[in-house]
Amino acid sequence: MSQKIKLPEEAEEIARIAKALSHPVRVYIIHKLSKMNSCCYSGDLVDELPIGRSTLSQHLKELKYAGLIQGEINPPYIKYCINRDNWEKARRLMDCFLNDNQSINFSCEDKESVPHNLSV
Amino acid sequence: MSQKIKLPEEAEEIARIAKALSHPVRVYIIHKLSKMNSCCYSGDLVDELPIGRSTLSQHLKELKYAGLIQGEINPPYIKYCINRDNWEKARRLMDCFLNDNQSINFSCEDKESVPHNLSV
DNA sequence: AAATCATTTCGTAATTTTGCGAAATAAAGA
DNA sequence: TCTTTATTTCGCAAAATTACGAAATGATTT
Repeated sequence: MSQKIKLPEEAEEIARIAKALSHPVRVYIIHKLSKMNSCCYSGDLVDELPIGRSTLSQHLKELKYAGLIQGEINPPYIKYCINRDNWEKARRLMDCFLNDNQSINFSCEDKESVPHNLSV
Repeated sequence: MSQKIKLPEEAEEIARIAKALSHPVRVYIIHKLSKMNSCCYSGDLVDELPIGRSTLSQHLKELKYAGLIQGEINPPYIKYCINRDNWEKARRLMDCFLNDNQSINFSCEDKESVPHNLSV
């Protein structure tokens, strides 16, 4: 008698990270910011990306919500950088999911989750 | 004079894979099927997952569309398995994106893309 | 105090996603 | 032939996503 399960927290976690990366603009931004010491302003991005300011702002908000980037207010600019800690955790979790093809429960030593819904 | 770019195909590719993995049910299914020699039937999944048959069917369809799984018709069952080739490619691309933090263009040797929109 | 600047928030619209139950399908067994 | 079985497709509804332009914000410069 198999039973309905609650989806494992790991699956929710991976899905959350994947969702943050499920739009090409967000992939592009994360790729750009994840390079060593790379930060940028919303204005830089809006100049090079084929989307409007408010749309970009929404994408940045989503990445902030997912905990992957953070904005440092520096009026009148906001300097966006990767959130190193969380991006590291997200990478580890995703890596674990992608490469752990034998075990039962995404068995990684380090399963620290990525805090989401952060402020700023 | 910075210019508007077209989003790189790599970003689209990563986003496509991430999108397929952006729902916990799909993450769960892929994790299950990616284990060595693991296949399963829609009925097995619907017994253990907290969603209805038609909803599961849609998730399977999406994973098929993304090229990550395939169904082998075996009446009255349909046996679902991972699409090894494409899953391998997807993993490689994602891995490349996650770990290549220095280069300019997701520079991996092997950039073969995952065919999507497959039949069955 | 008024204008400027980079950015966000708001309001809105179009589209996609997620979910369900009912009906359809297609093969097998009675 | 009529059921049964496993699964999908259809029709629908609710919610989320993506996008835009206009207005708001909040700090700086004139």
